[in-house]
Amino acid sequence: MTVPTIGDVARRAGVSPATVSRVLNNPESVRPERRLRVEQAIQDLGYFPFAAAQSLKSGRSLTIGAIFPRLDSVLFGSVLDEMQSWLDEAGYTLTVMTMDYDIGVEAKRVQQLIARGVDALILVGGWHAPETEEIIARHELPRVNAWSWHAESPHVQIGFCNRAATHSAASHLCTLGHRRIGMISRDPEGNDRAAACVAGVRDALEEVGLPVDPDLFAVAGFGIDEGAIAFSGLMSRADPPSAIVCASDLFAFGALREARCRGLRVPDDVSITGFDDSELAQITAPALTSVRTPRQQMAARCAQSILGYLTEGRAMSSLRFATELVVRDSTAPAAAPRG
Amino acid sequence: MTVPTIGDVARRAGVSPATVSRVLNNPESVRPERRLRVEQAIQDLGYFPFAAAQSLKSGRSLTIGAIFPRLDSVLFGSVLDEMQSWLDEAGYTLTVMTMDYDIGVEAKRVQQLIARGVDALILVGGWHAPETEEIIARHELPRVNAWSWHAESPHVQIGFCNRAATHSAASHLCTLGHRRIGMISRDPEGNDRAAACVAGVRDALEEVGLPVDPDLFAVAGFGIDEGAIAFSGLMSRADPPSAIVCASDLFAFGALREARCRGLRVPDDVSITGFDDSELAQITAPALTSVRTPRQQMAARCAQSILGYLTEGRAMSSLRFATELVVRDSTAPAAAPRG
DNA sequence: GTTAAATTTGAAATCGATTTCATATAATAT
DNA sequence: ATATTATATGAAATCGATTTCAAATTTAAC
Repeated sequence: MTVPTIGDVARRAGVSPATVSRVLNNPESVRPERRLRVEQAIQDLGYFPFAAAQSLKSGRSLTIGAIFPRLDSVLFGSVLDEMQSWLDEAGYTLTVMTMDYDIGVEAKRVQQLIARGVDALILVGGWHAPETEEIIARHELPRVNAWSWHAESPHVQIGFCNRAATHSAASHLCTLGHRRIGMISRDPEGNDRAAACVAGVRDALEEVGLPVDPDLFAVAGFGIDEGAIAFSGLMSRADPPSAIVCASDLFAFGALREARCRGLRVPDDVSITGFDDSELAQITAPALTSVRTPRQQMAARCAQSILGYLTEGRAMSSLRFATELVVRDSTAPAAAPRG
Repeated sequence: MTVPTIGDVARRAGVSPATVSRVLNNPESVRPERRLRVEQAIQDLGYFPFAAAQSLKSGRSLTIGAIFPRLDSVLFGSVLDEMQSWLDEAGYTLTVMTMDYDIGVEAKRVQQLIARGVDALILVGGWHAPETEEIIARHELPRVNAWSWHAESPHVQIGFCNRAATHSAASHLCTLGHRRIGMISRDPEGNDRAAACVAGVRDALEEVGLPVDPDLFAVAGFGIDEGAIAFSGLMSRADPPSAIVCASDLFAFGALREARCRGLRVPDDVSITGFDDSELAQITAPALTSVRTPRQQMAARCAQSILGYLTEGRAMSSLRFATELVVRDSTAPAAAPRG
């Protein structure tokens, strides 16, 4: 009932540990007859190598670290599944941590992951704490910034332009004749995606000469409930917006719920757009107009890029995906101004 | 630009590596003056210990392994976040893997996690491959089966009775006068939760003397689309059910979507119940009647139980949570039979 | 059949941190 | 001040796998 080591296998097969190691890592270098003996012993004992020892000796862990804001969102989950499946084939494993939109926590996570010997890092977004950059650089760890894309970034980034994404949603609303457009986004503090999302809406407003009213830009934390609260705040104003761009489908769901509570009809009384085009966007009533983001492709490319680098030494390169506004039933032309 | 080891710290502080190790693990055993010197050196170099080496020497990794069916579901994500936050405080870390409802894959994952030296395991459900049980036993690894509860299980289980859960949903429908009740569940093969869910519905039907028609028990894989397809199959029958119990909110969402496509009104034409009471259940139209499962509590207790064992040697014990049917607008009395 | 070249093999060093055990230092008692 | 006890410290062994290097074996060449 004890756990076998490579020495146990060696003893049972009547060879040295070195030979067992060779059978495991470079089978052709062992004469077939002995190789079979060793393989049999491995079978018999149910031996498999202890990763910590391998990692210590080789400096590699066959593990990739990923740090996501949270996991309780359909977004990140499907991305993880996709990454895992790619890494799997190459024998790599994903270790996932969360940072709850706090780049200070992220810095701590990065250290934990590096301490655990990950071979590469996947981070979300382009803004990270100085300590984070420092420690990654010092350990010369390959890393990808996912989920966003900035022209001037010095890092490998595989994502999309969040600014263009919300721009398309806001422009759509402008085209529909809306003149007071609100927004619900996350706190842009330390969150480049949120900042870009806000900028995108602002861009769209300025483009058509609409005033940018800071009061119409609400900030919410995370999830449906916070979205509902933010929506409530916006609609309780004396001059509520006729349309709201949400920087997350969850915010939009919360807005839809709150609208129903308040007896507001969507899209007749207020238009709402989401962000991410999660599967649920088709289910709500009305079905949600949302910006589709290339989550699966992003995940796949992140994994492939890192694997290409780790296994074949191929240089990693940035990649910019497009987003697409999927128009459904939660947006409609602005009601004709009264009088 | 090189990574400092404990030896580097020792050299800089003018002490032996043993002393540095003591400062890190048992500071009181080092005289204050030297301790300060060492701490300064650690600061200066930005040193932190390499987990693989620690793990190799100590046999512990401060890591807990969890294997979930998938991550692209709101269910598991929120559970992970909750577990993480508990483990964090004790310095433990969660390593998450997925097995896509395949207990063969699960066995492989268990080996990967054990190879990586996890100190404990969290599995979902009560049915696992023989190899899985064998390897866990051999490594004498503490483990919890989450998400289900069986009277006869020899293992620590922190979950709820899936059978009672769907029973409550089906009974609710019976009480509303439904006499042809269908079900959409996952494949019960190797999935005790699915099997229990099916059994729960069957129980409820038999209790009120309704026939159990195997044709009304549809099996779906995962997600909204598969739920929609299964619903479609059931409703295309010559004698479609007037109510459907879904073993997952996602299936129910798919059913809602498909119902809308087909011009079926919910709940007037067909009643639908979900499972898990995800946050989205309140958002759909109609809002979904669903069985609330104690995900947060389960997660918290799993983490606490394992930590109690690992850090204080407290025995782990099983825990059975209750579920609760949350009735909303997707269920209504059966239409009076014509004629 | 002997020698040279190529291939296999094992002994031992190594990775970085921890821990035992013996020694050195400090604190206490006389 | 000296003897005794308690405490602090470092040298060296250790964890399990990999890898270098030299020795042993096999194969090829003559």
